[in-house]
Amino acid sequence: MRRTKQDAQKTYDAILNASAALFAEKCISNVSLEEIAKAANVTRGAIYWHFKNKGEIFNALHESVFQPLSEIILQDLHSEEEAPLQLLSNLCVKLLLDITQDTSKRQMMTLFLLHWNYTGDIAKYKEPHLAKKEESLQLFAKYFEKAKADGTLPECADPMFLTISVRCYLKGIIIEYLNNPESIDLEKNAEHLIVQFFRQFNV
Amino acid sequence: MRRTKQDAQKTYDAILNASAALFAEKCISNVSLEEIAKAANVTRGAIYWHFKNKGEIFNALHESVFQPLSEIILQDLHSEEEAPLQLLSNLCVKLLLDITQDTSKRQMMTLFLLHWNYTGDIAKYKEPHLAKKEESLQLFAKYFEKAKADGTLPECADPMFLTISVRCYLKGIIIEYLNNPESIDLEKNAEHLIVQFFRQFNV
DNA sequence: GACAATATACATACATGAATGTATATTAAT
DNA sequence: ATTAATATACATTCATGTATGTATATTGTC
Repeated sequence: MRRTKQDAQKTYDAILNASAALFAEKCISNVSLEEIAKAANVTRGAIYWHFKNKGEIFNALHESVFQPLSEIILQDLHSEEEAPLQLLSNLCVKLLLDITQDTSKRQMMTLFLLHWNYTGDIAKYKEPHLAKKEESLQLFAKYFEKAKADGTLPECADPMFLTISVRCYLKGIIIEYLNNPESIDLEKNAEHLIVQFFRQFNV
Repeated sequence: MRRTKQDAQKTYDAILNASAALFAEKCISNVSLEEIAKAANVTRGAIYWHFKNKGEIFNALHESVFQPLSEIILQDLHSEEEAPLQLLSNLCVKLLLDITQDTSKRQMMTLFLLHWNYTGDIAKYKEPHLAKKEESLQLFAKYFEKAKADGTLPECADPMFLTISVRCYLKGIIIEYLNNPESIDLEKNAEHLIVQFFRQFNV
């Protein structure tokens, strides 16, 4: 039953996709490799050929996610057209809307914001994953630094503090939505939620 | 080896405490009853005597937590002394500081905000627990309703919308802190974070 | 107030099932 | 022919739940 390389890639992707959906739904430790195999239409043998164990699947998923966001931010930061806080506000709204519209992104968010928990076999990924997070946090801060530099924010403003504040708010909204989609009509309210929040900066 | 009733109560409490710590640390499904038993200095026999299974322990923990908060809020709402938004702001700060200072409260927050996941045996608790949450959300909204009634907020303000906004922000801060305590010096910044946020309402 | 009778509060032992990892078999590309 | 890409079979571990054992509080009875 040996497949061609493209077929192998397909089963690799199928395993990742199935894992993402199941991990997001049930948390990593409640998903067995047998379940993943079934959902991906393969056997556990195939999984063990492509991945060392469940932890490695999890890690592969993580890597596939954290690149794209950083790229958007870096693009934004090079733009000289719009005010930085306006760009940040837009980015936040975009992130929220993305989650409502893109199943796969929603799954990833659910997995990495809600259902992760680094214990047992996957404990060793905690530090590298946290490091990646920290990196993207630093990028967020740049919006505020730019805003401060161009006088939009007062001298006393602390970019890192404001970054944390925005980040918490955004995270809180996303988590609330993921936990209980009906409680926020995010598609409708995303913009309002963000704009209202940015009022504290007089944007 | 039969113990007196008070002794039995002690082991009951010990099981709950041990469970809280372990659940908060490792997520429910990664904790075995054997582990809980060891941490509580009993055997699994004792656990099965007091609880039907792990899910019932989880549920007992939930019940022990959600009463106290509602009581604080209800007290606040009866107070006529201070402005409602000021009271709400104070409550938020208090909640944040509590978490930094009280280990047991921190554990509970970690469990119910971060490490819950209602799958498998504990799936059946999802709805009742969500209902309790909804209940407390309604209480939060009352602060804004009062503020609107006394003219602090403009006519167009939507209390439920603002409630959700505050709730998300608060949740986001707590989750960020629980995930990574060093990233926020919450003890120092709690008040500032909240006050800054409430500026959007001109408080 | 003494003394069974019984229910209580556990501990221990066992039976079962599920998940993991590995070893081996299979098949088809290259 | 060889090896890459799977499937299958098996061995082991671990957690759960239950059944059973046991000692001691507690309760009713005289």
